[in-house]
Amino acid sequence: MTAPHRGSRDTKQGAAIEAALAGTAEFRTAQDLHAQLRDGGVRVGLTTVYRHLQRLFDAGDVDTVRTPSGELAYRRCGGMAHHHHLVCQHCGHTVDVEGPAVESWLQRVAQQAGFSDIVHTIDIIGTCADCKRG
Amino acid sequence: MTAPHRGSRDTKQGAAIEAALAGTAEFRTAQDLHAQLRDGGVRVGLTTVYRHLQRLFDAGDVDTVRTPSGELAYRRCGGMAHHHHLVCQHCGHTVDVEGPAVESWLQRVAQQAGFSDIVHTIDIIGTCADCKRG
DNA sequence: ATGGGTGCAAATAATTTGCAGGTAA
DNA sequence: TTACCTGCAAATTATTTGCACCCAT
Repeated sequence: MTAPHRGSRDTKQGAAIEAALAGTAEFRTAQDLHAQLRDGGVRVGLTTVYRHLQRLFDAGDVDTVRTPSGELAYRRCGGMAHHHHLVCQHCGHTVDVEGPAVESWLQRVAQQAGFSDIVHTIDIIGTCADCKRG
Repeated sequence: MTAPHRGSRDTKQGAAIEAALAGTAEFRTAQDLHAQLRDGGVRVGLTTVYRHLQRLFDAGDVDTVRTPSGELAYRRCGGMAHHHHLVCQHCGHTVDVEGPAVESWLQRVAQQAGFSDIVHTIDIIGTCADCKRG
């Protein structure tokens, strides 16, 4: 049944937040999710929404991107491997991209420079086809 | 002489901000630029830095991206050939790396997704050989 | 002189944290 | 009962705006 997560209790709030995320494939902001839950009759605090999203992110269950206006948006991560995002700076439309080639390049240059314990971020921003046209 | 921009006066502050941007090919945050200018002896307010960056962006003279921590970073458009940095999180040691392979990969995935006017940032952070030993 | 430029301080806004009290196990 | 969870309110941080004053033209 409701088997939410190892190491965390099973609360209405947590279940509601995970359900809300499970219900869509889109990126949602914390504020957005909070408003939706409230409107749906779930009594939950904004703080709790932030905390659950943070926990889900740490557990690798959700991805995040920055919206053009600077907010952090979350989306459930269908167990997909590590990947990056192409973000349209005009409409915020995002496309997932995987880059085995890039990952191995990163490992190679890091190794050549004598670096270890590498972490990296790649931000790719541009104009999507729709916005180019419009 | 100092021919700054159509429609704007020629002030020390404006010139200093444009000079600071012209001096690097990297993305810089407003806070960052402000601190650098202050340290360099330029008396300028944070507000003014933000206003000039905004104006330069509106004029199409600079690009912007969001840093992972959510701040807006600005970079002058059309600069020299760029490169990325490997940064040691312990001692701050930095190594420049160029990646023709990565650049072309970026172009390819962007094109496949129908994106244009691509800009990107790649941050690579790890532990350098010296710190690994120590 | 005069209107745009400047910058301090206050206003926004997203997100985080302190803390008192609730609740799952 | 005992932690962990919740959520209000206050704190933080990046950015914007109000407004009185200054300076390039």
